[in-house]
Amino acid sequence: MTTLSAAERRAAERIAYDAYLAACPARKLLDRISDKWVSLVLTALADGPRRQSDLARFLAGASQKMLTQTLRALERDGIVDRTVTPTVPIRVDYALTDLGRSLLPVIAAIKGWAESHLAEVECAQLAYDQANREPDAGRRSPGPARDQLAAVRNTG
Amino acid sequence: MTTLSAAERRAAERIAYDAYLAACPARKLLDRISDKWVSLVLTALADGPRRQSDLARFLAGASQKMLTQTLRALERDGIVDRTVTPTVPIRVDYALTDLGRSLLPVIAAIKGWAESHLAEVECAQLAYDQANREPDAGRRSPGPARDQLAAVRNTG
DNA sequence: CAGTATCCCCGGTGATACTG
DNA sequence: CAGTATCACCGGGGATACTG
Repeated sequence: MTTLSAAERRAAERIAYDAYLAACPARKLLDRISDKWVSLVLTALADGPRRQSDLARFLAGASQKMLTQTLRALERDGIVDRTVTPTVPIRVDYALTDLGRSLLPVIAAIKGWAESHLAEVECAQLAYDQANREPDAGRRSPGPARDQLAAVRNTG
Repeated sequence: MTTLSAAERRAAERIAYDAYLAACPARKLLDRISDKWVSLVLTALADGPRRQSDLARFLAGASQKMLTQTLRALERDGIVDRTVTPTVPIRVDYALTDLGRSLLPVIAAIKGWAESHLAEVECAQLAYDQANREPDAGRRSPGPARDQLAAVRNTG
């Protein structure tokens, strides 16, 4: 049975590749900062420390669970610093560590590219969508119409 | 009924925040490049064009569906260029556009930070995990033990 | 106020089979 | 070879209620 089925080969390759990815530093970081709330927390803390309730107001879209979870992960990573003040109503402050601050330029780079090039991207999207707007107009399926995925077969 | 329940207020805030995020360029970009395969495709194409089958080999971990889906999204964004050669066995080549190439430095920045700082992160993680290794050793719940979530209450 | 545990839903992702 | 459609699974993420 040296002849593995194509499916088996593929599965093996997937596993190996997964392992490779798991070891890739850039990927780890990307996984980190791509978390929906991470970059937002980072920018929220860029100006200075904030307490949890403050962050919660600032990041109005985050559930408390997500907020805590994100902050916790960041704390574990040494990106943010968590300070508990056991007063009567407990008070917890979060601040960026040096490591966390060193990450800000990276965020800035991302932001920078986004602000200078995203217009082009959206332009390209429009053009693309137009080019694939069901050449034989008329019967536009009124239903869900996922994306124009069905319309992709190149018109040439 | 000016008095909205806290839940209602929160829901409203979430919606507003979602809208805000949806408009945020940096967020859009982040959503883009944080897609599991995007950065990998980008680096795979950094050296030059490749055909789909080539990419499929290179990105062994990606299912064909994901590969196509990713490439399609990238094409729509004007990041990659798709060239179909309708020979007998069809041939499709993908290449970075100028826009796509302009994104490489951003990826490089991420990679750079990761390679120079990730050691610190992992160090911090170790320290953190150690600090929260159930102070009262002994009864280490053998079960799932999600993370040490239960052990967080600051020890002192 | 800060954090945790529980439940549940939705969407992303993979596997498979089919078209051209 | 390249792409699409369908199905099924799993985990992330939100809502809620409870503790200290």
